[in-house]
Amino acid sequence: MHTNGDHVCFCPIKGVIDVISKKWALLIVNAIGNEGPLRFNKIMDALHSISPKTLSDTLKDLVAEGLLKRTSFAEIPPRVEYSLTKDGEDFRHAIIPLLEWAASRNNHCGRKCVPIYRSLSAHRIKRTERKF
Amino acid sequence: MHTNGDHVCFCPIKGVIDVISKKWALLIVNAIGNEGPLRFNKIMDALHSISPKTLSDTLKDLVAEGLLKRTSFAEIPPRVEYSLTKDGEDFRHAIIPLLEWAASRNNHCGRKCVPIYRSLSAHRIKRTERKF
DNA sequence: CGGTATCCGAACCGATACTG
DNA sequence: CAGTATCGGTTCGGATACCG
Repeated sequence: MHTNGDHVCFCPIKGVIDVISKKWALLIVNAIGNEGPLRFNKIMDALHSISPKTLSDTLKDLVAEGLLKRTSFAEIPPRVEYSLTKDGEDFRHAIIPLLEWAASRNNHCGRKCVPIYRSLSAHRIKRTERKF
Repeated sequence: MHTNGDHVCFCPIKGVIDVISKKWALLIVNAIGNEGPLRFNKIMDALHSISPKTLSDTLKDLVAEGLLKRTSFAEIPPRVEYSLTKDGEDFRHAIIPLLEWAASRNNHCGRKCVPIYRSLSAHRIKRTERKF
């Protein structure tokens, strides 16, 4: 086992599992990928029903992983934006086939789109990113 | 699949997150994808340090999701094999870019493969499946 | 061989209230 | 606006022992 400060890591695939296994991580990356830099409360809206604590926790993880960048502007009222890093962009493109696959299983196990989700960009993907 | 203008809905993404968020699911699918049908104890070896309970739980989930097929042979001693279904094969190919991405981050956060893991096929991708 | 049964601690995640 | 503090419920996953 490889240790690095307070991190304990096995190998990269374990790292990626830690990232993607978070309930909201893929949705956040996808939402920012679709819409560009987003503010905290915009992400709250985009994800629909995530709590501020959980969003805060997940954003910190994603920033720590180097997938998101947090930019705060010295304004009143304060403004903070989250955007994808280069690594985050790469990651986002790496998960697109997985999202496509998920979409193609629409009818599996009764998992269908419900209208409230259909309107949320976090649950969709820009057609310009698709190969078909 | 539900479409809406230039987006496609990814409500099923919730389903896929349930699958991939399991700690060992990607490794199991990858191992069987690399090696073909595997028996219970072979998967135990391939994953190195998973407990029988956790493996059993995860296999059941993957079978229920339609990604794996469980085949038991009426022999003494008993023999059971787990193989990828068509859906499982599709899934496996859908995650390859993600695994490639993970592998390319080798040096991020000090996450490197250590020899014991490097020798486990669950942590590798068959070169014939790779595009380069 | 291919699992279960049991127990347990840790991690995850939501609700709510509050703050610089 | 962009979070933090607190609490508590649920799920996850590991250790170990045992079973058909």
